Amino acid sequence: MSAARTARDRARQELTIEIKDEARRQLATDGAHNLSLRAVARSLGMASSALYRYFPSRDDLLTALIIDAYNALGDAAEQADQGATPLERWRGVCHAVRRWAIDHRHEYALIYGTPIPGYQAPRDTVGPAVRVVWLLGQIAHAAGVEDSAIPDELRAQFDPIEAAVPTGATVRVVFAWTQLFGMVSFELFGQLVGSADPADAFFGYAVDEVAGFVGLT
Amino acid sequence: MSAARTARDRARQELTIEIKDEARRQLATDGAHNLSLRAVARSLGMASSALYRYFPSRDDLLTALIIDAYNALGDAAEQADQGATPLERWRGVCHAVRRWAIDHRHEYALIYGTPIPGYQAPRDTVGPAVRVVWLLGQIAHAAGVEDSAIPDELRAQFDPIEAAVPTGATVRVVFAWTQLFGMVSFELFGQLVGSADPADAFFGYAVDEVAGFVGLT
DNA sequence: TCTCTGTCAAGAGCGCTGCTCTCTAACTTG
DNA sequence: CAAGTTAGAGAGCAGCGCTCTTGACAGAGA
Repeated sequence: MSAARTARDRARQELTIEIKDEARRQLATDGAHNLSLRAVARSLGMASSALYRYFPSRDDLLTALIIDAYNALGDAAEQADQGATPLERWRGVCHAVRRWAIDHRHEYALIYGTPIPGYQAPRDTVGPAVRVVWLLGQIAHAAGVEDSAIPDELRAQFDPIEAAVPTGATVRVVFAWTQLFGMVSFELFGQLVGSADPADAFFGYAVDEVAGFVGLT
Repeated sequence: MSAARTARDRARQELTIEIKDEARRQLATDGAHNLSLRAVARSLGMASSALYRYFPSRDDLLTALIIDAYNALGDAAEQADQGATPLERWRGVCHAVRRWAIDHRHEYALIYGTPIPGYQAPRDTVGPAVRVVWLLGQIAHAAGVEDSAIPDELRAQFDPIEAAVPTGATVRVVFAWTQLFGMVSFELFGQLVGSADPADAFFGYAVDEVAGFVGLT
């Protein structure tokens, strides 16, 4: 059902996108904390109450933006998944994640910063949310790497995941995933100021070290 | 000047602490986002306007809480710095960081989550903020480890830091630092749900791997 | 001892927020 | 065309951070 049937449906679809676009614009300048439904409505020239026909609450609008952000990051990562060797693919994805985060810092903060209090991530977000780590897993899988020296308890915990989405080195991929986003978050949130900031060299080094740890060459 | 001179000074000092305590209590239940000066004042049985005599703005109160949180985490880390070998000390500190973060999730989110928009970390926060990584550096230094295979450009960037605070393996320590907090943040912010959560086994594994990477035995 | 000064808490109020409810006008469907 | 649905506007509620003014009080100097 891609084509809207009635004019009303089409208008609704377009306005929904317009609202998200304007909200994203405000997000980029003011941050999620200062995102105001009234300000969005004002920019769109409509009454604030009218927005509630499209998003039942501020949190629902934020959720929509969260899903979009996960998908935008996932798209960027997938597009960067190029290269002759698994190592090149891995590097491409990791650097694309950082690039996207720097270019969309408030959207990044929205999905990898403090979760909104009292807010439970709806089911819709988990699919888009795992795209990056899933991609890293695919690259590891293609490289034919294998987890080694994993404690029994941990191996048992990861067995079902490895069975569902075989990567060969799920534990190490998850490790790499936490390191990657830890590094990006620290850079964006200002923790590296005074040490590894600007972080280009440090990031490149860390990505290569972790890739080696996963077993890529 | 630990003893307050006049009764007025003493009352002021005590009230300042009471305000922070009550704010911390609300932080623990509602999160930083929902911390309200009016609610704090209400709980303390005073007018909201009176709070402004102690903290000129909501951000200033948050800044005070941030500094306290950094120091509480630093204290917890230092207290856990025990063990016969550098590896044991390292493990103790890393696990203490995680423990503290889990026990004070909202305070952790306050300092390692999304920075408050339009808010610049005042100078006062940088000292407390580096206590954990400084401690990790000290342990590495005591172990006599050395950075190896560091690209020239990166080494040059870290040279001044290494000169000021010698650790022997500053680059790898910073790497470990980003990995540690990336892992803790992912666990607390719900990113590991469905894979490494509960994260006890994964955390222990990752800490030991990184300790090995730094060169500790 | 009395007065004067600086400090303090309180109250009212401004402009903003998310959100709800009601009402009207327009559109869609049978 | 009539009935039913939906979109948008407006008023209003309770809450927020913050400011300004007002009246009470403690401590210092005459």
